[in-house]
Amino acid sequence: MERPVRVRFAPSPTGGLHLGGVRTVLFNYLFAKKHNGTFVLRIEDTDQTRYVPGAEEYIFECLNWAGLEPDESPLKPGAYAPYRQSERKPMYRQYAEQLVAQGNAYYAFDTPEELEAMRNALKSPENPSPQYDSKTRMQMRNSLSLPADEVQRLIDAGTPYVIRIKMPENETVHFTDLIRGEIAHETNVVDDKVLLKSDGMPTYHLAVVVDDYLMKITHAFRGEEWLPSAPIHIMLYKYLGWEAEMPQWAHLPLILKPDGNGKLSKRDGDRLGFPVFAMDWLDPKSGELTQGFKEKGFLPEAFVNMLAMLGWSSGTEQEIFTLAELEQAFDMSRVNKSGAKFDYEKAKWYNHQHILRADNQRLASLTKPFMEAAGISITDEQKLAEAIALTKERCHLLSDFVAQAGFFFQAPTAPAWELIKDKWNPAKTEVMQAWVAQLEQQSDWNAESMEQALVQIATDKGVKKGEIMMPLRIMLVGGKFGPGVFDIAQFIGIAETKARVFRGLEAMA
RNA sequence: GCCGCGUUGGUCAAGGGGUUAAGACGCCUCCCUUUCACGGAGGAAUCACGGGUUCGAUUCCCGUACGUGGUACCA
Repeated sequence: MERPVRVRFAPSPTGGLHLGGVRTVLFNYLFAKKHNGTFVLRIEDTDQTRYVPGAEEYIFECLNWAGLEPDESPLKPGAYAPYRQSERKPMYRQYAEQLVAQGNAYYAFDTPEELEAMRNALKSPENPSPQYDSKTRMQMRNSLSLPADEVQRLIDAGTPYVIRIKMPENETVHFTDLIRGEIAHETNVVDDKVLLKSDGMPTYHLAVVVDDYLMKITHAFRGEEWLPSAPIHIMLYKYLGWEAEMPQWAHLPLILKPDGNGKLSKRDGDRLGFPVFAMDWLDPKSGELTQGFKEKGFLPEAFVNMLAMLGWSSGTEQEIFTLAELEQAFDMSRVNKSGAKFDYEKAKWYNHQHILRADNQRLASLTKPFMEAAGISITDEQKLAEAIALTKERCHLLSDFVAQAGFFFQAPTAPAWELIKDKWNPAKTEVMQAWVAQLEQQSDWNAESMEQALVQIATDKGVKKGEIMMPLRIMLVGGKFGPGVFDIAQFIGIAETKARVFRGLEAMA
């Protein structure tokens, strides 16, 4: 293992980057950093029909936001360019042909209709999805079943064909997974997968193997959904004589939906009210917008922390990690084997924890767009940072600052008068008026002196402090929440305090 | 159907032959606070089931159940 560590992530630009995808990137990234290796990102765009314009750029934006930028990618090519499979198209065919020449693969001329017909003919309750495999391939039209001259004639005539791997019969493929240990598959239950499509593009199976080999990838981490096709990839390494350079595999557990069964999909997010994509994704084909964690008000470091803890744990009691700390602590063998249900409440808790730790100035610039989107204009970011310092402990999302700190900049739009109206009386009006009048007589008020003044006046007029606190809060804040009332009064200033109190008195009259 | 992988509280999880089976989120109670939150102190709640192996299994083995993934010229 003296080869330098090179790990790769290969997203397909078909739209959006969901939680599972980002977590795969994260684990690749962390592993690379931990071992002073290189994080390679290549684009898997062999499927022309599902390719979505803009999806590739979107992926890079997400990684940029999350701070997980690759060392080599289409944007930053390294020694093994190009990094897009569509641009590597000419490189794949020779390996497929080599396999045919060796007798490990073959040409297949079956049309989609013929394949469909075969599957329908063989379909039965016991075998709902018949395969193109050692049992059926001799009934199909391919270079194994057809005479050599016929094969040549078909090729010369330009008949479309694919190249399929010839899976051996009755062999057991073993390999070691970094997370799961020894894994075994029987080759006769794996079908003869297409390696090269009729348009000359490789399928994923050929492309991963060829690219990983050519790009000297040492570690290949991907989602658990790839486990069943691992034997195809292992056989390809064997056939091509690259076994010694085969990367070490790790199949990451799935992220499951919080309720019910199945893996998390973007539909669940819509249904349950939380994002599943890293950032907003506007599908140019459907025009559908899927909300992202960023726009929902997540801090990238919290997003990454939360994702890391979904399927991995350090073995210590530490749960809050910065990216740098994760790079140190990460260990692939501590990744869990079983799928984890996504818990949005816990995700928000992680964000809360990182908001508590984040710099107020930074939070201010990140929060400003949320304020302005809510119609609260922020002219002084410094002032916002101060408001954030006062309210951050009650915010889970950046968007929470709108409700929790908006009143520092704008009088509450719909104060909960009903909470105080029933218990209102003329004495309270007098106290408030006297207090405001006193505030106007001098200018050097602070929270403490304002409180003392109010308590004094209230006592003189026979009103208990407790009776006047909540009304004042409702007038200044609009509801039963927020920091100390007098801190708020000090923050918004005498003039604004007076205005809000008068407005309150009017409502009480 | 077949094949792969998995299964510790509601959720994330530590542990891994002898433990009072950590911790976190959420929930509940109390304290702090004349608001909300933060903070603090408590609480309820877990080893899927059945067989082995063993002096002893949550831990090892085998079944079963359940979950999940795959079974495409998609990745």
